[in-house]
Amino acid sequence: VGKLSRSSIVTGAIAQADLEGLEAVTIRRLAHDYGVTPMALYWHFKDKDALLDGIAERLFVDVQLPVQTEDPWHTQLRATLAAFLTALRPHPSVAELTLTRLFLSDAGLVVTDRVLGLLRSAGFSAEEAAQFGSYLLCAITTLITAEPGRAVGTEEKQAMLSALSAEKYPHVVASAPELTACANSDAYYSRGLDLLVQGVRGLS
Amino acid sequence: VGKLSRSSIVTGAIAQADLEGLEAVTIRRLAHDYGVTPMALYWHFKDKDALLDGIAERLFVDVQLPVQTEDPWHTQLRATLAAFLTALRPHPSVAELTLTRLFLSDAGLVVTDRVLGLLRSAGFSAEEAAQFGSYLLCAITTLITAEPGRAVGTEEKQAMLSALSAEKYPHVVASAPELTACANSDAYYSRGLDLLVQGVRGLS
DNA sequence: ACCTGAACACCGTTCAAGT
DNA sequence: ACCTGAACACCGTTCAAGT
Repeated sequence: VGKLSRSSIVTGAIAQADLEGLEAVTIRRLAHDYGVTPMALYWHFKDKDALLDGIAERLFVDVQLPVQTEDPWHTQLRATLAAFLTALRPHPSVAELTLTRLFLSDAGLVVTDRVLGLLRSAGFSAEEAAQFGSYLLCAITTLITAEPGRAVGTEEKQAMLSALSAEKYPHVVASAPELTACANSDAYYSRGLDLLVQGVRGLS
Repeated sequence: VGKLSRSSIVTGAIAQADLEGLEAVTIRRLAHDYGVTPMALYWHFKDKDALLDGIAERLFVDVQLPVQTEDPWHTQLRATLAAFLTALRPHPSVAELTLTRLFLSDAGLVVTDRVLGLLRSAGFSAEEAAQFGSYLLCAITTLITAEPGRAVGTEEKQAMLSALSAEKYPHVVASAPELTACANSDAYYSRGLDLLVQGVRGLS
């Protein structure tokens, strides 16, 4: 699996999570995959939380921020949020780690600062920018966590929802297929971005 | 701590989480608090995940859905989301459990069905309702998770953000106080609701 | 129906020690 | 600087057994 280093461990951890979920990411297992003793990882990371911080940092590093332009702020905001989304989409099971780690890495701060800047240029106060800025980024993460069909047991769940009483839950039953599998996830994400950007615009 | 039952265990678990966070909720610890063997809990819950499902269910049960009226759909939608928010706010550290459990309890289905119904009455298709419905509920949960200052180490973090380079992160530094502590959380939540409801309205 | 005892496999982490 | 060995405290969970 290659040499042991901060960065290779993070890569390995993300790969592990992609395959088997975040709860499968374990110091001991990672160490085993690298043919090394669990304690070896403690030289590279203070503790497991520091490793999780490292994963979140990597996600922020992967964000390809758009170049700043003369476009209206909401166009740039959408592009920025889309860039964040693009970085998260390949790794849905670690996406949630960013929720509480916006300020814990240089890369996270860069992304956050960009969003705050765009909101300020839209006329929002420092307080409003702070509230909406972090929230918008978190809401992007949630877009991934909440993608229909991403929760476990698709076939099982599908059957469950369809079997529900159509009298008690008429609309859930009516939308059962769309709730359990995302037919067009690009459209889902695109609309999600629209919702958020339209939402902020409506407040200014 | 009272008698042992499904419902009392859930109550105890929530209390534990409120005090020390979700990661402090442990089968063994709960059992110890009830003066009982860890395995006793396994009679009431199949496994720990079932206990977490029970916690999420309780949160949905606590939702006081508004009576349906002749008000426009977006007014009712806002009231419904606000009701969900109100149920979650007292228990921020377990709020995240609802994210993946909208369909796992009767109470969750009732709340979800209401939201879907309102979206259908607004003219959205079954597919759009499915996508936005679950997302809106999840976005409410995130509003809580992302409340400025809720992440750990307020004083420490405050200092950290203020000490950042104002050249690299001008807007983060400018908003440092508002990012680390929520001066007016009612206003924060109210604006968050506005953002989401305005967002959906913008899409119809 | 409801709980216990003993045991298992697995965690994260510390500390002293090796090279 | 980088890793190991042994140990500790803590998990969730199974299984057979008790009342």
